[in-house]
Order: sequence, then C-alpha cells, then structure tokens
Amino acid sequence: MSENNQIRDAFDAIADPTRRRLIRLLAEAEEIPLHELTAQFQMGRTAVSKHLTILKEAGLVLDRKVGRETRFRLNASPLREIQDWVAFYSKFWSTNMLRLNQLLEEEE
Amino acid sequence: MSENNQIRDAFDAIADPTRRRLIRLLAEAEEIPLHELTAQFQMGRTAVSKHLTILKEAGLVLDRKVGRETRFRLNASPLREIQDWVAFYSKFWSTNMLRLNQLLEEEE
DNA sequence: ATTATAGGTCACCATTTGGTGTCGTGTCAA
DNA sequence: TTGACACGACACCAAATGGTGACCTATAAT
Repeated sequence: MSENNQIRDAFDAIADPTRRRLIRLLAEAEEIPLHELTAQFQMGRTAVSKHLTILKEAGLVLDRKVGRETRFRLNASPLREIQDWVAFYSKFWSTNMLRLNQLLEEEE
Repeated sequence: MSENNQIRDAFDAIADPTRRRLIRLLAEAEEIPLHELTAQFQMGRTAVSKHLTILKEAGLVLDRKVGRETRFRLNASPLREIQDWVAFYSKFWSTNMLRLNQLLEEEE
C-alpha cells in the first residue's frame, strides 16, 4: 500500500510556479480535465500536459480517463516530505537567530 | 528592515539536492568557509560556489570575507514561505482524503 | 456519417542548469 | 620574498527544462 512510485523528487516538482498553480487549482476541485486546466494558463495544452506529467512522476497528481477527457486530481501526501524537511529548520528563524545574524553582521 | 532582496525563488533554491545538503551543513555550524564546504562534495569549488550564489540570491545564505576565505552562514527565514505554502495542503493528506482517493480509484 | 472536441505523442527549439578548467588577485606562511 | 592557498570571474560544454506546432486517434455531438 502507498506504493513508492516516485520517479521524481517532490522538491523538484514544486519548484516551478506553473506547477504550484496547478496544485492549487486541483486543491480547489475534485477532478479537472486537461482542457479545463489549460484554459487557466496562457501556454498551450502540450506544455500543461508536460507539467502534469512531472507532477504525476512525483506522485502529486493522479489521473483517470473519462470519455474523451483525462481528469486530474491532487494527491498531496508527497508534500509531507517537504513539510518534514522544512520543519527541521523552523528553529533557525526564531528571533534569537535573527539577532545573532545581526550581531555577526555588525562585527566587521 | 529584513530587506526583500530575493532575486530568486526559495522554491527554486531548495529544488537541488546539493543545495539542500549545503543548507544542512550550514545549519550544523556557525560559519563555514567555501573550501571547507567544497571538501564535503565530489564536485569542484566553482560548482559549489555557484550553488551558494543561488542560495544567496534566494536570501538563504549570507557571506562575509575573513582574511582570504569567504565564510558562509545560514539564513533560514526565507524557508518560512515554503512552510506556509505546504501547510495549506496539509489538510489534503489526512486519512479521509486518502480514503476518498481510493474510492475514486475503485469506481471505474 | 460527418464534424468538432480532447488529448497523447513526436520533432523541434531557445534558454537554463550544473558542471568543468583556467587565469588573475589577494592573503597567509616560511 | 617567495610560494602556497582561497577565491572570484570567465569561457566553455552537455544535458535538462519549458515551451511550440503538427499529426494521429478516440470520443461526443449534429
């Protein structure tokens, strides 16, 4: 269960702003077909399809064919890795750390 | 204060595994000069320096010159944006959402 | 039956990315 | 003062990235 099909890094997948917008759009609806997603962007269908492929490779998106359309939906769970990663560094942006940086700055 | 010098996206900066390792190394010490960082990788000094430049452009790293060496240190605060972004989606990987996905899967 | 829609696939392209080696300069050590 | 070290800057390169348009097939609508 919960197969590890992740060809691609989640960090890599969310690096592109277009793909983050796709994730956002898919979060706001159950399922969205490609042509409807494409309508939200200025680029062509092929480009959007490529971005969705990358999201699929990272396990962030699932798709199913319904009639002649391919509907996409979000699978957010790979984002857990991102959250775990960033949580580790949350202790480094406390006010104490900011003050330390300021002190080192003024030292020279 | 806390100037917004971010030429580059933090999402972009953390996409590369080498840069994430740099962030980790810098989190474990106060300051590390370039040559010492370079020793941790298999690539050359120029490549590591380029990665650090990218981290600097994202505001994730600060540097100061001391003698003939350039010492780098972590400035984690831009990671806050990442945390805020990913926190929004945490509600989508609850067990309920996973079950819903399974149901949609079995539907066809 | 014909036409329009949806989308996969492919070839193609410009730009960016991630690495290399070299050269020049400032700094520390002998 | 001579040499070794640390580094920035630059030219260069292969591969990945992010986009395009054209073609083909499957499905839906008329």
